[in-house]
Amino acid sequence: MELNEKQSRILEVAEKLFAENGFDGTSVRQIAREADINVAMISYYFGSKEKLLDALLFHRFSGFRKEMEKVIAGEGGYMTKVDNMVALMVRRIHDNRRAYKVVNFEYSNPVRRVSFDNYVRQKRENYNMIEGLIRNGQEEGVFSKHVNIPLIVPTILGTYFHFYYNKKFFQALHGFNEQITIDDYVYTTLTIHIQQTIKALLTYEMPVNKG
Amino acid sequence: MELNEKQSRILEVAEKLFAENGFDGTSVRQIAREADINVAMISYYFGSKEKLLDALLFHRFSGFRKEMEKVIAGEGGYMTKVDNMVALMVRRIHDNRRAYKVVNFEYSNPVRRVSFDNYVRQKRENYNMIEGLIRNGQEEGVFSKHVNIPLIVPTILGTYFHFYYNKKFFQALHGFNEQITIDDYVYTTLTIHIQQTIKALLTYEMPVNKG
DNA sequence: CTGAGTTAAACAATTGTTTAATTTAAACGA
DNA sequence: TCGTTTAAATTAAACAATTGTTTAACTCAG
Repeated sequence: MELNEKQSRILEVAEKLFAENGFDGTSVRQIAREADINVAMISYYFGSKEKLLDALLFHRFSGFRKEMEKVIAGEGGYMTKVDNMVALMVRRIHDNRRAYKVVNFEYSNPVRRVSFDNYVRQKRENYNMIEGLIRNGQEEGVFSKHVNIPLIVPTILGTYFHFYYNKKFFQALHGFNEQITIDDYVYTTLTIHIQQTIKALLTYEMPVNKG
Repeated sequence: MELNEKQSRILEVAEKLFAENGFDGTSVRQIAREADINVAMISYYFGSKEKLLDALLFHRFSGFRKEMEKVIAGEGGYMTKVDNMVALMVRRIHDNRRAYKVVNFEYSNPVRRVSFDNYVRQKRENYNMIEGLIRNGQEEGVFSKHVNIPLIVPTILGTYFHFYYNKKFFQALHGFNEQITIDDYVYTTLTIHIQQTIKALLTYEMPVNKG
């Protein structure tokens, strides 16, 4: 459960390489070399390459619910809470973007025998809290009732990921210079865009057919 | 340029396996077995495994602009065109979801020496047309001016992909039965949600600070 | 002395690609 | 229709390199 210094170094290197080259594109010897340890140590500590991925995901997907609860119970009106919720989700996902990239890829693969229990549980908790917040807002008359609540999370996270996976394209499009980093862009412009999108969606009233 | 029956069978099998198990997770022998050809035929026809991926992406990312131009030049007001544009993008991306999965993964990998020129060009053309449509709508007073136009495509495609990559989760959440397939859901509910999101965003007026 | 940590070496299996031989099919002139 | 020629298609086998994992010996602090 607890990791010593060497174990967490292995996890960090593995996370980086898995995200860059994929699970199958990364060899345990590569991990060992970059983490500056002997190959056998990976089997010794984690059992196998697959279990190494297990351990990685387990240690990355924890402690999200508490942060989310704080936002929902926190100060401000519904709109403010939506803003805070989006900002939190973007920050969390950006911090763990490498682990999430592995999940995005492997979770849709029926063959891989990795446990996604932690991921799914966290996703489920996350959804329940968001659903609660929005339903309350609807009852208070703040939010529109024509919203597909389960698809709000894909809208938030999907926007981030599509940006992240195509960041080379957007760097060329925006002509990012060295001053403005990807981190800056994510925490300011991208976060604001997603906040705006969700608030717009939650207050959008369907145009009625004239007749 | 043109593919014979055997070559396109190889591409189809490769597309499926690359999407399921990744580029590195797929061996040429696996492709050969499922396509029912000899391993050497892949080198013979395509040169190498990398060039096979090149050829696959080339043949999948073509002919998008014409469809898009038809929508933009077509009938209806700005809102209708936005609806049609979203529907077209979702359909295209859903048809080629396997190829796009490979791109999403590999394009963010700096090491891979695959040519993404076709993909980037198509993405650029796509963006230019969308930007034109929205700017016109803004000048006509139909669309809000507080929209981050480059981030609209990530919102559309990202929502689709995040749904697609987590479809197992959403199947469990919705309790999909056998009647309603993923295809049905994509073409109805998901498309409508994204249309709604974009229309809401494009007509959203920022609340002014009271003071 | 004990047991966890660490190591180089060995293991069999699989990888992408090439080779060299063989089959197939079409084109050819008679 | 005939055998001959030619080039493309197809094959099994071989290639060296790399894969994940295990082993057996060793180090060294407690």
